[in-house]
Amino acid sequence: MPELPDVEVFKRYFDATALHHEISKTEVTDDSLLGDISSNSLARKLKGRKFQLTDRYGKYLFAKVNDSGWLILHFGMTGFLKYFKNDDEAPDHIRMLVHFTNGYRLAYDCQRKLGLIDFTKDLEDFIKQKELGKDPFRSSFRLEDFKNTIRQTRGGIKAFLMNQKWIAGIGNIYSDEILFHAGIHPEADITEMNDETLKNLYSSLKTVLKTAVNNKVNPAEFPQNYLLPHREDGEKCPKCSGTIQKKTVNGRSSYFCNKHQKK
DNA sequence: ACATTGACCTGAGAGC
DNA sequence: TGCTCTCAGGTCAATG
Repeated sequence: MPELPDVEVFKRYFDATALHHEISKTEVTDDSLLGDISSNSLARKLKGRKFQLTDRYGKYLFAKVNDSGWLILHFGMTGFLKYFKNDDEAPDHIRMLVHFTNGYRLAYDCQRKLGLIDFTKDLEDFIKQKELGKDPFRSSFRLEDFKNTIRQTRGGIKAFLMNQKWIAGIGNIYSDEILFHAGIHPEADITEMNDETLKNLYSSLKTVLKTAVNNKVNPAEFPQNYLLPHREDGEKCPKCSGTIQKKTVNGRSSYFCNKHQKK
């Protein structure tokens, strides 16, 4: 689930719930998710402090702890946040639990343990170290840069969109959605794309991600002509008279319309 | 430089 | 109801 739009929604959830409360205790219930910090050390950095604000870059969420640094969360394939008070509201696979003095807790749930819990003094350093490309929601993500970056590479367009070192935040679901709206086949060769195609792709990319966030990443609320609610082999294309097909592209299950998405 | 495969983990959901 | 099997939206390393 957690691609850029999902993490953006998590960020807003975090902002609406877990900011500005004093932290009383932090439990990491699975050390295997920790990056370059021990659970004890992390707990010490949070105790008695507050989350002041959050930031997001690609699929990473950051929460600033006053006089301490940034808590880093990556959600892998199954991660999410839950702010709750009563035990019966606790999610099933909690890997980290932050307790607040107000009686509430913030759970980081990650069933498949493919996420990351980490801590850094400097966000920019972390982003550099992870070699993340531009985030599509930042103003620095411009058409000219997008074209320049794509001209530096070869291969299939879906692989390009999903590679975090080129663009940060796009995963399997939203690469399919973006290509669906741009009318481009996921196996299309980058080097064959002209300026107009790239401009169109850039525009679809931004629109799709924004639309997903605006609709709280809930497919049921997506516009009628979106792929996500029809993401099944053999479904009718919501844009044209074509049929949705499933095929493994770039090692991932990909869905596309066999009619209006061209190689 | 790029594509492909498998590994990392676990359990929801499908199919029988 | 219960069992087995397949599959999953991410990332990384090894191999071709």
